[in-house]
Amino acid sequence: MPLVKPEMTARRLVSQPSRLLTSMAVVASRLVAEGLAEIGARRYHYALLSTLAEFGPSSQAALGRRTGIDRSDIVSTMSELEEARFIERLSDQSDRRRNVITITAKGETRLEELDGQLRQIQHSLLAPLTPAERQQLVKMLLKLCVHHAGNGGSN
Amino acid sequence: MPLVKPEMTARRLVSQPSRLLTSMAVVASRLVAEGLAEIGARRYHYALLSTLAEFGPSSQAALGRRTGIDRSDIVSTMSELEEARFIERLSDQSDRRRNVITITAKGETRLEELDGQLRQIQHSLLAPLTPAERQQLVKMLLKLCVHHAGNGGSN
DNA sequence: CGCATATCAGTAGGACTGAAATCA
DNA sequence: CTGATTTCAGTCGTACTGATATGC
Repeated sequence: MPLVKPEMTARRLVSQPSRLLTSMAVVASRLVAEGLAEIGARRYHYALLSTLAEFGPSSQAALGRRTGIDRSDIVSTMSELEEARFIERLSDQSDRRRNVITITAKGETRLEELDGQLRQIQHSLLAPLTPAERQQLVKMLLKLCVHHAGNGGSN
Repeated sequence: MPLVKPEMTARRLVSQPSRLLTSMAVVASRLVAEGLAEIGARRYHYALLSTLAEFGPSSQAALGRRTGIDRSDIVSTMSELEEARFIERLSDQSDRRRNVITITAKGETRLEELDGQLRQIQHSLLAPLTPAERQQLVKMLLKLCVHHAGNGGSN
């Protein structure tokens, strides 16, 4: 949904935190999607490469649990990343149901590149906020995430 | 996308404001969708009824501009609201391309009902924040909305 | 047996596009 | 003629579901 100027939005509507949150998420998603598309990437690429870089080789299922990406979408994204040689996908010798996914050196380089692009994106997303406000915002959003991830999202 | 516990998420990932924002938007959207579904409503119903209540009778195109809802989705939502007698849809005598949409008394009552439900939803969404933090959060999100709605989303 | 993993095909709902009909 | 409005049909990308094959 396109963002509407708050001045022309019904007051009841514009003051709903859920609406503010989803409106800004739309903006953020667009900035991220467009910014990454410029260099031929998608959100999932960053999520998966950064997870592989931090936690080391993993099965696809483990990556799904860590990132929240559906098992089914992991499959297709892995095929993309494999084709570009950003990851290697080998079948696990100790458990032959699994693939072991490993980030390659080329993948690490790619990750740096994505990092740079994302830094710029976050900057333009948060442009109107002071550094202190940005920290505040992140802190509160994290608090919300921790709370709502605590259980299966039951409250 | 399901929400993942921040503790188990790659650090690079979890600290991206865009990700925090979109993660929380998913939670918020789900709470809203489920909460409204309980009483047989959808987000668009609230957006359109509250806009009609505040600004008075409008054409469908005007409602679309005010709410950010696509012209095409306005059509189908209006049909739902009309069937439930929450709005009246008459063709405009002074400009016969247009429909004039008016909220009914029944629609006003419905709006109160939706308001009550949404109050509860916002409460459980923001549960872990103090009242001061909630205000802070809303203030910052509004600032972001104003900034990004200012132009066509060009930065 | 029950359970986990990877894969593929296909669904569901939401945002959006294109074109037609109508009219200012 | 240009441009706005309503409507319908259909597309697109994303999250997700179901089923299958394989192996623990």
